[in-house]
This record gives sequence, structure tokens and C-alpha cells, in this order.
Amino acid sequence: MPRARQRPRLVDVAEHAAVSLATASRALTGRTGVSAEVADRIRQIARELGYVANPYARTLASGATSTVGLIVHQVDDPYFSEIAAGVIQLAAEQGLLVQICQSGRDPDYELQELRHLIAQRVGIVLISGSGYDDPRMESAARAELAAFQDHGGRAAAIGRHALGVDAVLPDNEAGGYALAQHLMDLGHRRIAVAAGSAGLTTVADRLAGVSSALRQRGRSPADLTVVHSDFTRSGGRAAAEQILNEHPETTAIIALNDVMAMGVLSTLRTRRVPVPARMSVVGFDDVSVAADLAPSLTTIRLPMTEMGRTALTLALKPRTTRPRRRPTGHLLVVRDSTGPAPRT
Amino acid sequence: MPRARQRPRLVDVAEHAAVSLATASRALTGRTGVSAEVADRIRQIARELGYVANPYARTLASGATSTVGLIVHQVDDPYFSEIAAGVIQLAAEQGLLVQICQSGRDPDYELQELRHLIAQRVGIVLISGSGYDDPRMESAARAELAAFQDHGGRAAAIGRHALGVDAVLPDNEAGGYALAQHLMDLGHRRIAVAAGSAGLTTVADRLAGVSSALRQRGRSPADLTVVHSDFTRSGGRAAAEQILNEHPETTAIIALNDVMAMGVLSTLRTRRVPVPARMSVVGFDDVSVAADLAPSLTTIRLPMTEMGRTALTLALKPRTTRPRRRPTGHLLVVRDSTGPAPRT
DNA sequence: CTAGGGTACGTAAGCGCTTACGTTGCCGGT
DNA sequence: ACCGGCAACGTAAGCGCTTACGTACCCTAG
Repeated sequence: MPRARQRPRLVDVAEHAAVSLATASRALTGRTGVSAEVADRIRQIARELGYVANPYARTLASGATSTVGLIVHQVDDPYFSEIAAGVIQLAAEQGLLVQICQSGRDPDYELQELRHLIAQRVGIVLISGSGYDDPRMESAARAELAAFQDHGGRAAAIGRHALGVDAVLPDNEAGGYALAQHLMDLGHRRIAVAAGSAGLTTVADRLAGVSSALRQRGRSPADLTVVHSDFTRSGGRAAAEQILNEHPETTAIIALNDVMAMGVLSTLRTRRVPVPARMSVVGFDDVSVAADLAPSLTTIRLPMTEMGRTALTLALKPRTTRPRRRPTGHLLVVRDSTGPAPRT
Repeated sequence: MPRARQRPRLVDVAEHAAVSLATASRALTGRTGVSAEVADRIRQIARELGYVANPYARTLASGATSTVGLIVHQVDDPYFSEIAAGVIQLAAEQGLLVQICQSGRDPDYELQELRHLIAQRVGIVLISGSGYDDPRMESAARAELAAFQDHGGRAAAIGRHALGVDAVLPDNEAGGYALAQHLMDLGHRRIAVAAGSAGLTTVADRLAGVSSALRQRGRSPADLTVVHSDFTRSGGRAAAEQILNEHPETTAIIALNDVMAMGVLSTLRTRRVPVPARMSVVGFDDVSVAADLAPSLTTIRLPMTEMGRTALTLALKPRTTRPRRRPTGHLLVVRDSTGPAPRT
């Protein structure tokens, strides 16, 4: 069957304007070497014809890509979806398209997705989610990104250092510190931490902040119970179970992110532990639902959407010799899930 | 400065294997016309060299794309992020990449993004989110998609009919019906609906289900208060305010999606209206946080992730003459936000 | 023994752009 | 009057693939 009329090509524009291909191309890409009037005429004709350059041909010829690859752990985790929203917003403003992949929190799979994106010749790679304490885990990704940048690619990380690329980094340690302070101010002495997987830098940093707050008040780090699980709702549930069973004296739980806190609250509800009367709970990130939980969650606010935008902004800027680190603000948001330690 | 070694090209593979470009291409794309041994050797060499075909060159030459464009209203809305997760999952399994755009719930902007995706020559377009009652609103998108399909593109819609493409459709009417039934069973007589923007088919369908349940019990549709706002948390807050102020006799609120229900609950909390003692609240969708709200939300469960997968599956299958419609299941999930109507 | 057909492979023409390099014409400086 | 230089535009060579078409060879049927 006769194929419907195809999209107009650059030659069509050039013919209509009675100029050469080269001139049309220069006019439409805003390059120099065309007089203003001719350029205007060409652009006008392109608009009338509904011409849009074929990005495959353009990329093939020029080598410059206009798509950004974004790697997140899980798109339906609110922390990541807010970051993604920021990236996509700014990308749209810049006329860029974003290709998104999920790593499913698996470092091997993440590496595979990273390779896939690079093989697909994206121009920019943005990688979010915690990195790994073990340098060997990161080194493959690091090498991949270095090679990518050597070939002219741009990259940035979100909430992840040690990747050798520009990064936007929340002050996880200060956040952990603030949470612990807040709980101690309320009189809590037996604090437990529901932590994500051991080996994640985010976990280590937030935990370090908590410990240093305890130390600063003369408490022994041994006073702190740390239960490792993972950064999901069910991870939070499991951690809470363990804390309740093995450390019944606990009066406050620090979940190292909000999604875990949701799981913690869920378990406390099931076990009929009143929050905050019997147990205070705090989270980290301030995802948008944190305010709607039962009870509303005290947490550290991170500007996720902004972080996504900032990361893309960094990647868009000309590269510097040394990777840049852009800190983000953070803020303790006190809501209803924390209260004075119960009297015993 | 001397550019670092570039990625291997098809010619490199061909040379190493001492075959022609054509043969190498045939072997790697699994086409016929190569003996099994030669094909194996070529594939083996490609693997050793770390060869991955340049998708830009491939697409330019063959015309076939391997990227799918996904349009959602808002990626950080849990309803859409769960759909996106499903699409991305399946796409990854199929070796496809997903380009994602947000329409920001603006039909004009959505159309623009649709055009952008098509201009970018994606092979598959998936469009999610409610359509518009007014046929003129949809006709431009419809025409765009028809032209796209004529050029060999594939498309599918999620939760949206009347676009002339394959669609996966929840039974919104039956869901609304079930919610109203549930509330009437609990003795509620003064029911209000916190609806999304008037003019959305999803709103109309869910509302129709509610009305028909009332009618079936011999109630007049006039008994039903409908407040239009929009499908966001703040939309839910606004609707609840209005219901509380103008219809104080209301004992149950049907929010037409969970995100609005979150806003409704938030307002009720602020106004100190006990749920469900004084007011029952239901939502629609069963996003994953619905169970963690205060109180946990009675709602209609839709398999969002599955819907995303199904839509991509539909688009991947050979096109049929008439657009297919794939229904999805739904289920009333009763939680703590609904209870018997208060005695007066 | 030969014609016909099928299989395995090579040759080369694009796909729709960008861009290095050429060409033309006009300007000002001496 | 002449020349160097620059701006504006054209010519054509790719970018890295796919694929229509051509060629060599082998096998089978008559």
C-alpha cells in the first residue's frame, strides 16, 4: 500500500527556499555564515512545512546527542519520582528528551543499564541513588563514566559521590545529626535506627551524623541500636519488627528514609504501639506524602525536584577539570510523629 | 588533543571476521542469508570487541526505532509513577528505551509533547491520563496519532479511550458504582463527590457509576453533591473545604482518585473532623501509599503497574484494523477511612 | 552433462543530516 | 588600480548502519 506522505526533510526546506542544503542547515541550527534575512526566510519556510530535523540523522552526522539518560533505583519510589520530575521539567525546557531506567537497587543491573545507556549514545548521563561503600562496587561504574566523559559525554550524580563526576549532594551527615538532636531534646535515650542496606554511603553518612550527635552529648555509640534492612516500605516493616522484638526499651526510631519510615509506622500501627506517645518516629527526605501519613512524619526535608534540576544544570555546563560538588540545603521539619519520651 | 579510542563500528567487526559489512550486519541482526558458523563467529567477535550497534545509524538506515515515548501527567504523582514503572520494566526486558514526558495536565502542552515525541521519531507512543469529554480537545491528538500510525508508528493509551488507538481501560464506572454501594451499605445518605476537572472522561465515567448506584437504590441524583476541582492533593483540599462549608450535612466523601483523597483527609484533619466517625472518605486507584494514610484509605484498586505493561504489550503486537480495548480488573479495598454513617 | 534454482556472500546505494573546504563577490587600504 | 580579506553561500564527503541487487557456487532434476 502506498505509504502516506513522509515528514519533510531538510532538502525540502532548502528547495522551497532556493538555497543549498548547507545554508538551510546553518540557518536552522543557528550557526553563523548566513545572512539574517535568508536565515529568517528559511526558518519561516521550515515552520510552514512543519519541518523538524530527524534527530537520528543529526546525531549521526554531528555526533552531538540531545537526549539525557537518567538512572534511578525505582521510579515509583517517591524520592526518585520527585527527582525525575525535576530532571524532566528542566529537560523539557531545554528541548531535551530523557530516557529513564530503573536499576531495581541492584548494583550489577545498574551497571548494565549504565552501559546500555552509553551504548545508546546518550549525551548526558544522570545517576541517582546511593553509592556503595565498597570501592570495588563503584569502580566499574566509575570507569565506565570516565570513558564516557573522555568520549565527550557529560555526567552528573545525585546523592552519590565517589563516581568521579559532578554531583549534587545533600548533607546527609548534618541531617542525621539534626534528627538525633531533635529526639534527644525530647528526652529520648534509647534510640534505634532503621537503616537501609549496609554498604550504602547514604546509610553510612546519615548514621555517622546520628552517632556524632550522640557522642556530642556524651552518649556512648553503644546506646544506639542499628538495624540494617533496605530502603523500602517492607524494609522498614522488617526493621521495626526486629527493633520491637529485640530492643523493647526503644522509645524512638530513626528511619533513614521516609519510605522506610512508612513501613515502620505501618508495623507500629499493626502492633498497636501509639505514635508518638509510646514511640517517636522520624524519617529522612520529606517526600510529599510524609505530611499525610498517620501520624504526619517528622523528617529532614531535601529539595528532590531541585536536586534533579541542579544535576542536569551541572551536566549541561562545560566540564571542569575537577568534579564539582553542589551541596543542597536541608531542613528539620517537625510534625506529629515525634513527642517527648514516655516516662517510665 | 587526540580523542580517546572511539567505540568499535560494524566495519571493525567485519574486518576482524574477514567478511563484508553486509554479512556482519545480517549476522548481528539475526537476518537470514548467513551460514550458522559464520554468524556465530561474527557474534563472538562482536562480543569480544564490545560492539554495540549505533542506534542512530541503525534507525537512520532502517527506519525502525527501538525507543518508546511515554506521556504522563506528572511523574511524581503516584498513579503515574506506578504506570511508568510497569512500562519501564517491560521495556527493559525487551531491550527498549523509554523517553518520558510530563504534560502537567495541560491538554495543549500534552499535544505539544506528543508532537515532539513523534518528531523525535520514537517508534511507539504510550499516552496515559484521562482524556477530554469535548471531542474537539481530543481530535488534534487523535489526528496526530493517526498520522503517526500511518507512518508505521505504534501507539496505545492507558485509561483513555476515544483516541483511536489500542487502549487499556479500567472500568471506571463499575468502580464508582462499587464505592457508592459500599457507602450506602454503611448507611450514608448524604454523599459528596470530590471530582477532578469537569470535562475529563475519567471524572465523567466514575461519576456515572456513582450516580447509577444511587439511582438503583431509588435515590435522586439531586441527593448527590458534586464539587469539581482537580486531580491533585490541593484539589482535594479545596474540594473538601467547599463540601464542608456548603454542605455540612455530608457524611461521606467520594474522592475520584487517591491523590485527591489525600487532600480531603488533610483538610478533615485540619478541621478536626474525625474520620470515619463523623465523615467517611473513599478514594480511587489504590496507589501504594493509600494503606499508610491517616486513616488508611478505602479505595478501588487498579493494577497500575500491570496496566503500563499491558499497554506496551498491546503496542508491540501487530496492529489490528480496529483499535483493541483491554479491560483491567478492579477491586474494592475496604480500610479504615469508611465506617457506618453517624446517627443524627 | 547441463539447465535451473537455491544458498551464501559481496557491492554499493542510500537513510537525512553536518561540516570541511571551495568559490564568489564586495569591501577597504595603499 | 590592485590585492588581501572576509562574509555568504555552494559542493561534496562523510557519519555508521541496512538492504536491494549482483555474483559465485553447489545441488538436483532431466
